[in-house]
Amino acid sequence: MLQTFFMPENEQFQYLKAYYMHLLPSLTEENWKVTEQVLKVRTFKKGELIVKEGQVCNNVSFINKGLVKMYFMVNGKEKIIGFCNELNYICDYQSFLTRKPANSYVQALENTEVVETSFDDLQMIYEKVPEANKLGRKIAEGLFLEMCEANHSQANETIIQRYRKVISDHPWLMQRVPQYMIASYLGITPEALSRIKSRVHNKKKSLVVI
Amino acid sequence: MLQTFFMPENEQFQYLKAYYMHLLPSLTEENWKVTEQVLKVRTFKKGELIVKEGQVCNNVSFINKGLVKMYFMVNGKEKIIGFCNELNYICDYQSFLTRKPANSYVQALENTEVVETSFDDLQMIYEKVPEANKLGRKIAEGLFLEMCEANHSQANETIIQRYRKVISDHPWLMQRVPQYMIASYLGITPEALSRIKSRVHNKKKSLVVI
DNA sequence: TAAAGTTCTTAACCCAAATCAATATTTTTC
DNA sequence: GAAAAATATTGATTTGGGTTAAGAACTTTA
Repeated sequence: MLQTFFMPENEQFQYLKAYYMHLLPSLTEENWKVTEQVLKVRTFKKGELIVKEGQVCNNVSFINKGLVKMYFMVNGKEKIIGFCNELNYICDYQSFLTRKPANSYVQALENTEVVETSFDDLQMIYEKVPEANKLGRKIAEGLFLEMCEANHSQANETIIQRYRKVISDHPWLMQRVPQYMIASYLGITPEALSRIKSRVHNKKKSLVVI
Repeated sequence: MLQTFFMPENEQFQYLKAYYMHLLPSLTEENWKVTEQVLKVRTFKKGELIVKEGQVCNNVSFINKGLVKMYFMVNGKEKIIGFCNELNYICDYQSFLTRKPANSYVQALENTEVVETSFDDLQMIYEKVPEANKLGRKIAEGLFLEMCEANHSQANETIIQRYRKVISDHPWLMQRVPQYMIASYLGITPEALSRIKSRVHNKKKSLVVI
């Protein structure tokens, strides 16, 4: 009964609402209603681009279902900077926040359903719903912390350590994306990752033998 | 006359106030007064540690005068992650936001004067002054954008490009810190930076000759 | 200004990953 | 289920930065 009361009108918004409530338990039903007004559901087929270099990124998109990759084009090659699956936000925040053309791409790796909020609507919410600023602050702080982690890992860990972390932190990644994309994400060539894997694997075998 | 009206009581807070007003033009005198209550001026001698690994970072410190380096200790060597001079914030935000022990150090490279706000005071301000959340959001967003830039540069530019960027973006750095620290910041050894410099230099010379 | 302490440069050698290239394996498509 | 496409592996060669070591050029201090 209680749960029904908290369910958003549109069932497709339930995950996003739960996410907001988690970050901001004081969020009122009334304020949620204001927010709900501006949400849009959108779907992307596998392979479709959600963010494109050169275009201003106008939405933050919360993934209900699916998987995307974020990448830059560097000398004609794609350099993957991250993957994003269910219950996470897709956005080129650099473009979104600065209102400048994106220099990244986001592409659906699977058919993907998202809940969008546009930049203008978000600013409207910040004005109408003061506590949204607190939510916005917490989301920005969270993004910053994530970026710190990534940076630290990139700079101070060996590639083997980072490879192990990837497969232990996101075991689903290995099932859902080809290895050469993980190589790109780690910042090495597919050949190098293949060699590292065989090194790691052989070391494990010899440990068992000894 | 107008300017006098806007001057904070304590002249040592003027830069910080200007910074706040820049990010949040709607900041009222009244709300500034609340903020001013909790500010503390503090000085560090060259060489002193402002943030120490293992201790929770309890303050954000706005630099009035001076220069600091931020670094990690990695296998007994320091890995510099950034420099910070006048009109910027010093903080291990990871530690500050998560309330966990810092894994970074911040050390004064020159005698340094800062204006501090403690974590608890900041939370108090967020409660008492709702618009502070907007300021906090903007600061967090700004930090995130900076981190994006750094990350992108680290991942997608050659060391020569990054070296050139450092000297063109922060020419004062070369005057104020020794080259081996810049090497550490770029993520290479002092020897490698020395070689790169001579490479860059020789290329320039030969261009002139041709 | 001499001596000591820092910082910077150069050289020789080493190693991990990039590149280039060929082949093997898996997945998709018809 | 065969052919085509995509992905993964392995080998040979190159390359850029690490390491070690020595000496040169600056700074500081007395």
